Amino acid sequence: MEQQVFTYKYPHPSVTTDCVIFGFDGTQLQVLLIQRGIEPFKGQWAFPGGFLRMDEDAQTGALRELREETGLETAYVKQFHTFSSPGRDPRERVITIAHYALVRLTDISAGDDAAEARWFPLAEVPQLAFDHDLILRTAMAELRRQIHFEPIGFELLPECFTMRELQTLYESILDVHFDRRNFAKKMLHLGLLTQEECQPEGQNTKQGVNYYRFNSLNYQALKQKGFRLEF
Amino acid sequence: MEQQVFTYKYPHPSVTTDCVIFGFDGTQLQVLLIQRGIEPFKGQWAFPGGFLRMDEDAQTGALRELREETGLETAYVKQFHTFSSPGRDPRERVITIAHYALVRLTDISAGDDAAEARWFPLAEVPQLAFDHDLILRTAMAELRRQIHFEPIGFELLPECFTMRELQTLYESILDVHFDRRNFAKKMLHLGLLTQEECQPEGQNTKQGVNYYRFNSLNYQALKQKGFRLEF
DNA sequence: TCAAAAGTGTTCGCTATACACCCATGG
DNA sequence: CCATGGGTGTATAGCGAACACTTTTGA
Repeated sequence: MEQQVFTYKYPHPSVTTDCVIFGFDGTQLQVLLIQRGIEPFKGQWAFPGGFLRMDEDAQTGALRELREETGLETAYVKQFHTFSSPGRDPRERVITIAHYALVRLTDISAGDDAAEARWFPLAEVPQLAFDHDLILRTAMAELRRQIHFEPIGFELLPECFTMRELQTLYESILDVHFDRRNFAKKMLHLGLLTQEECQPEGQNTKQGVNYYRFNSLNYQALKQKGFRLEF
Repeated sequence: MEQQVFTYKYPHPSVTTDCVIFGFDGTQLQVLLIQRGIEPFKGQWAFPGGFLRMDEDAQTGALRELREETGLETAYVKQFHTFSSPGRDPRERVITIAHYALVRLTDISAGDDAAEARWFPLAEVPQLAFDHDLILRTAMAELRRQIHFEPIGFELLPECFTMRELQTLYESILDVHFDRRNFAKKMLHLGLLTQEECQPEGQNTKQGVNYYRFNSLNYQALKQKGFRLEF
């Protein structure tokens, strides 16, 4: 392969996409981190990310990162902020278009491809490389905000879930506590849930507990009319 | 000046900042547009923008654009989305970090520096250059969303304003109609407004009408407690 | 004198909230 | 048998929405 170079009349920054991947294990919100194998910040944890290719947009790049780390072809991925502070990478000027992804932990094959990738509960995230601490804080803030406009919680749960799981998820994201009965009442009243007639078949299902799934048809209809999720 | 070039092992995109500048004339929301003097899209209107310098972050770049077009040194400027579609500029790969700015039309000196700059009421914005139509739609959506979390409306009004002006602004942004009495009641109840004791001195003030100003101390206190503006 | 706009208060209905009891499951 | 957790209903208070009349100003 020939040694190719690219020259410009003006300096151009590097552009990367980073992907904050959120999952939910039924109790806690988790993020997927990668341990860096090279300097700078060798050995520290960071979000998956990489250079944006010249023929893909940021969303596509973030999806590619997601696929490389989780094997998932599709997921909820949303751009939330671009970090452009001149000193954020000690090597050269790097601008990163940050996204967050919401994935179902149940959809991910048990063994991760990359040995250096690991899920961390949000409360146990160590100090991160680059400005990724700031990126995580910003991602959480955006997630909390987005949940008022879109029922994004369902992206993190299995197809079929209990009311308790849904409530725990909302409480994890928003860092608040809801009354169990009021939460269920409000949720059911919104009309976004379909109750399963029979218990779903799975190893961990409980008897006598209602299972629900997200009713995206009703959601589409409600979105047309313009609605807000008040929590 | 020597002819300098910048060489990279991999292709790098150009990075620009664009700035959607919103103003409010008391009746309608307006945006500042620039008529392009060169190809591509020569003669069409577009948002002010330009290349990000290597020593400034995106916010600083957007503020610089704002200053160059309006003379304002400070204003509310917020990054809202990065547009990275590969074909969005026909010349080369250009990624733009888009911001919106909220300015007080009363603070802007009458004569614009650039003859090719003009304010357009939102409803009269022509078809724009590049993907700026999409940028405008996205900016409006973000503005509508942001207004639920921050009292950004006040950035667009003069220091001193009437309840009617405030209501018209909210109605312009959200494209809804409020009952005059309920709006005033809710606004006053929030505690973000301070009523002016006496009529402010100005050419356009009306007698017998209450004037208010934004009480940012109360706002800071409320923000601590976490609150939401419900409209 | 009349039209237009601003100030003000009440009523009603909904919904958020607080709260208790019963039942099924599993140890 | 007991502990744990889930299912369900009710009472209250506060807020949002609908609504009318009076006053002032300016044409």
